[in-house]
Amino acid sequence: MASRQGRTSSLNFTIDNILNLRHDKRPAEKKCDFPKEGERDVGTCFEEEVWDVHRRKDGGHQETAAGKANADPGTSEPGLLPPPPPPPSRKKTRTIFSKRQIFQLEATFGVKRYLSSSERAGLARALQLTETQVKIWFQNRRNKLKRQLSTSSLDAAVVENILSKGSKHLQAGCLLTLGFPVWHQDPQAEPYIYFSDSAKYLGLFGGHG
Amino acid sequence: MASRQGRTSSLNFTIDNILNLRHDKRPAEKKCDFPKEGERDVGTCFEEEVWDVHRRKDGGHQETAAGKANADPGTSEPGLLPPPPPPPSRKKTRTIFSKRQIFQLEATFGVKRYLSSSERAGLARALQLTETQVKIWFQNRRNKLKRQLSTSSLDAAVVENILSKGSKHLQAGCLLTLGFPVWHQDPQAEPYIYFSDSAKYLGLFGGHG
DNA sequence: TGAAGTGCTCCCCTCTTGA
DNA sequence: TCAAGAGGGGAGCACTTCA
Repeated sequence: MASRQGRTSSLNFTIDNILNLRHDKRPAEKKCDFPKEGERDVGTCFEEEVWDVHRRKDGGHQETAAGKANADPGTSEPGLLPPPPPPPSRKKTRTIFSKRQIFQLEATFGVKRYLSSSERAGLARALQLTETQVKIWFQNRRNKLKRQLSTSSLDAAVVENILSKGSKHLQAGCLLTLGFPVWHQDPQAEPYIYFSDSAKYLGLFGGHG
Repeated sequence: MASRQGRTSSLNFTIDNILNLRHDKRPAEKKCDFPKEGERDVGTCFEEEVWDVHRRKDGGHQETAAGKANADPGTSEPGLLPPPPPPPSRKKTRTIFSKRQIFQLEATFGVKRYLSSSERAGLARALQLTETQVKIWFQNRRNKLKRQLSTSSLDAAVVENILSKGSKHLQAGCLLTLGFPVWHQDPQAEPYIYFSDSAKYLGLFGGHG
């Protein structure tokens, strides 16, 4: 059981890739290959391996398939309360994430385009969102970025790189875990703060501190 | 499109469309988490990332959802022919892999418990098996190992480690890609040979050469 | 605008089947 | 004995919906 999916995949090879690259990188899976071309071939890229042994299994997560994401559309901070029995008026309420949440999500996204399950869990806890919400947010954010990039005239390879955020290199070192809580109310929450390009949210927090 | 479906209507990004790549990239999930407990927590394990751009798409692979794996149970080398219209006598023939195939599969398994898509593709090509066959083989092999370990009295943590093969550490360095073909007939095949514990198959090939 | 819904693919796991 | 089938997850992607 341990691991769940390991999606490792990669791409590779010649034209194939170019022609079909699909990345599937699944998150967890490590994948040696880069999203792009088939630079390295199989058997050559074993730099790192990462299994993604998922293992979330039945853990005590708050999200479940059903009542996923439902963090109280409050104006400021959602979360905290598990989905109450869905009232009759099921109108598909649109959750509005707080600026703090968006900031951290954006900041994280600035460094990583995909989260491992543990990262997702930590971020969700830190932001008091369900893991599903974090997952969906990243999904939608990836789509948004891709859409934006599609309107640009960037080289396909560059786009690929941006979308994958250059794989491990940048990510390994830029994501910091501070030793103190920042913008958190919950002492149990993981202090998340990363360098990112989502500067537009930076101004929202005490300007210059 | 990802796959081919017909969704493509809107944007379409990069090459994807053109090529149709399907993205499913999972980024590699990499998951930092290990199968086991929550050893490392979020925000701490950002060692590497690997994307696995899949890309198998509908391309010219031999395996398809339906007639997956069907590599001709011939005694020696299967593959090469796409699943012909299933003859009436569908009796579920049990493919018997050749010793050479088993040897390389075992050798690879000795180093890695999971393969990235590129590794899988390369190994499949080298062994002239479909990627699905390689995938299933690893799946069954993992199960077998787990079964064997379950009958042992090893510590759970140790078992976990064995099952995951210690993640990247060992794997990164032990898997070798030789510069010359070994036990291959097909010059195009990838030369695969790894150090492994599957010594029982070693004697099958020219004893000592 | 963007969180969430829908539908589809893929991989993994567990258990089972049958040559 | 073991490749492969079948059922059940989880995750990703494209695309859509509607507060």
